[in-house]
Amino acid sequence: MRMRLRDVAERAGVSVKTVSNVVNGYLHVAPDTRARVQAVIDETGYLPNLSARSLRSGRSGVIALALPELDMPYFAELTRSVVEAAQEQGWTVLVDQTDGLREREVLVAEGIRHNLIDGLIMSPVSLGAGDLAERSGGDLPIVLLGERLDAQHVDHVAIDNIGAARSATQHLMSLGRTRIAAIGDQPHSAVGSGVAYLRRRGWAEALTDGGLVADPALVVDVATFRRQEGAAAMRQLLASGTQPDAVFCFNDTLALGALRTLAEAGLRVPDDVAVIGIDDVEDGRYSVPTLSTIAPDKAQIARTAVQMLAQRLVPRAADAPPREARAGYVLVPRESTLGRAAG
Amino acid sequence: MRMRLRDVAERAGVSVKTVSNVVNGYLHVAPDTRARVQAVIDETGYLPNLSARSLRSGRSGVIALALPELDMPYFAELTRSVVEAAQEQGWTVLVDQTDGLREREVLVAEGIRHNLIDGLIMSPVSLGAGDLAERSGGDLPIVLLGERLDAQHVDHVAIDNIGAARSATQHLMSLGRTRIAAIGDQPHSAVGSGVAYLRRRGWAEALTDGGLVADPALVVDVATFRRQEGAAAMRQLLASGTQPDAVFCFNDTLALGALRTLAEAGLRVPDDVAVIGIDDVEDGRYSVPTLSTIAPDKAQIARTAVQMLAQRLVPRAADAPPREARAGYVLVPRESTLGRAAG
DNA sequence: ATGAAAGCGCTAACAG
DNA sequence: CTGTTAGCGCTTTCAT
Repeated sequence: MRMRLRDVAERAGVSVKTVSNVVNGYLHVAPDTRARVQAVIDETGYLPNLSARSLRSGRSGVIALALPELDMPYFAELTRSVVEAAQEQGWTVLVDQTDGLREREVLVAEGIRHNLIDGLIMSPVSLGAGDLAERSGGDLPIVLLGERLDAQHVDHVAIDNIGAARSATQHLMSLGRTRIAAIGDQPHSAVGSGVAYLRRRGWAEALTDGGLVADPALVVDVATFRRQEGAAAMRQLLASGTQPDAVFCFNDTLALGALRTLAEAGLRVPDDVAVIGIDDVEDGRYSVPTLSTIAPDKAQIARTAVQMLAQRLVPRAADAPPREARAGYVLVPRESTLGRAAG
Repeated sequence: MRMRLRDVAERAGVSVKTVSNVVNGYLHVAPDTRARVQAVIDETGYLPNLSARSLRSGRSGVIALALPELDMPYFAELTRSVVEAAQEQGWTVLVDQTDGLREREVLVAEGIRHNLIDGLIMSPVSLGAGDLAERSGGDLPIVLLGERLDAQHVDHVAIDNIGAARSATQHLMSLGRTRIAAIGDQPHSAVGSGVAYLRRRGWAEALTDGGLVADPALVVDVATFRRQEGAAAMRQLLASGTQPDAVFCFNDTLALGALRTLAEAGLRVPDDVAVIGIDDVEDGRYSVPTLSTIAPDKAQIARTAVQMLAQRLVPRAADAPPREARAGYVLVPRESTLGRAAG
C-alpha cells in the first residue's frame, strides 16, 4: 500500500506538519520525535508524492534542457555536463529534442511543460528574437546556450565565437598555410543563434588581419553540422579545383567528415591539408589523425547556465536585466595540424 | 497573469467541467460552447497546470530513461530513438544518468522521481536481480534494456548478444583469420546485465564451432567501454607478443580506440589486423578506416521498450507476467575487415 | 450537455 | 516544538 504523509503521521502518533518537517529536514523538531517519525518512514518505505509537492510549492525540482539533436557528440557531452551541474543543485533534467525546428523551439519556450519544470536551458537554432519577446509563458525562466546576434531579451551563456574562429584560423596561418578554406557556413545563419555567421566572420577577420584574402570560393555551405555534410563539403572543395592547404571546420563533426574525404582522396593530413575544428568532442581525440580543435569549457557553460537559472528563481530576481556570460575556450593542437609530432 | 481553468470558465460563462472537457478533447460538448471556450483559451494563452493534473489523475505524461553515460555514442543514439518513440505516445522523457553505479541505479528503480514519472526505461549496469525483487516502489512500471542473466523479474528488451558476438567472430573467421582476439571482457561481468559475459561467450562459441581455440591470452579486460580503454587494451595485446590477426571488440567505441592504437603502431587495418565492433555508432561510418560492426536495431529497441511500458499502464495489465523482447541486428562489414573494397 | 462539489497529497500560515 | 486547517488547480463522480 502506498503511504501518504497522513498515514505516516498516524502511525507515528504525530501530526502531518511534524512529518513534513522531518521529511523536509527542518530544524525545530525534537530529536526523539524525529527519530520516531524517521523509523516509520524507513519501515514503510514512504515516498512523498512529488506532484502534490510541486502543485503546492510551485516548484518541481525539474529543469528542461532543449537541444537540437541528442546524438550529436557535442550536445551529448554538453548534456552530460548539464545533468551533472543540475544534480549539484538538486535538479533533475528533462530533455527535449527540438531537431532545430522553429515550431518545436517556440513550443518549448512557450512553456509546453508548464508547471512541470522550474526553468529551461535551450540551445536554439531557429528561434528568433521576436519569438522570445512575445512569448506568453513569460514566467518560465530561460537561459539560452550560444551567442545571440539579436537583442538581449534573455540570459545567455556562450563562448566568443568570433574569437574562437580567429584562434583556429590563426593557428593554421602560424603553420604557414595560406589557402585556408572554411566549411560550415549556413545560408541563413544571420538569424537565430548565428553560430555559422560568427565563425565565418572570425575566419575572415583572421585572414584579413594576417594580410591574406578571405576568398568566398573557399567557403562551403552545409545544411547541418554532421559528419556527412563535412565529408560532402570537402569533396566539393576538392572537386572545385581550388585545393586548399588547410581547412577550418565550424565544428568537430564536420572536421571528422572532412578527414574521411581527405583519406579517401589519398591526401595526407596535415602535410597536404591541415584540418581544425571546434568543440573538442571525444571522437577527435582518437581519430586517425587526431583532430586539432578549439575546446570550449563545457563544464563552465553548463555550470553557468544552471546557476543563472537558479538565480532567476530567487523571488525578486525574476525581472532583473538579462545577463550574458562568456565561457572560456582553448586551442588544442593535435595531429591534424601538427602531424605525428603532436603526440 | 496566469490563467486557471476556473478563470477561463468565468470568462466563457461556463463551468470548469465544460472547460476541462474542451481541453481534454471530450466529445459531448456542444459545438458553439466548444468554440466559445476555445476562443477564450487562445486569447488568454491558457495552459493547464500539469502538476495539478498529474496529482489528480495519477499520470504525468513523463517517463524516465536511466542510462549509464549520456556521452557514450551508443547511448546518445539510443536516447534519441527513445525520445522519438516516446513522443509518438505523447510522453516526454526525463533523463537520469546513473554512471553505472549500483547505488544510483537502485535509487532510480526505487522510484526516486515518484509520481513525477509514469514509468522507467533503464539500461542497468550493476543492478542485480535481488535489487529488483525487493524494490518497494513496486508500482512503477519498469522496462530494462539489455539481456538479463538472472531471473525474469521484469520486462526487458535486448538483442541476442551471444548471437551477435558469434556473427562478428564468424565474419572474421570467414576472412581466414585464425588468431582472433577479444577486447571488452569485464571482471565481474557475470552479474547485472552481463553484456560482456555474453559477448565473450559468443566469441568463444564461434571459435570452438569453427575448430579454433578460444585462447584466454587473447582476451583483454576493460574497465569501461570507452575509446581510451580500447586503445589501452590494444596496446596491451601488441605488447604481449602474441599479435592477433583480428580483433573482436565488444562495442564500437572500444574498436575505435583499438584502431587508433593500430594506426600508431604502424599496423595496417585490415591487412595486418582486422577489427570489428558492435553498435553501429555514427563515428564508425566515418572513421579511417570505416568500422565493420554489428548493427542492433535501435529504433526497434526503443519502440518496443516504450510499447511495453505503455502496456503496463493499462489498468489490469499491471501484474501480467514479465515479457522478454528480442530486437534484431545485422552485420555491417566495412573497411576495417574488408579493406578499401568495402566502399 | 453542463454544473456543483469533493478531494488527489502536500506545504505553510496560524494557533497553541 | 507541534497541531489544525486552508488551499494549490485539476479531474471526476453525481446531479440536473
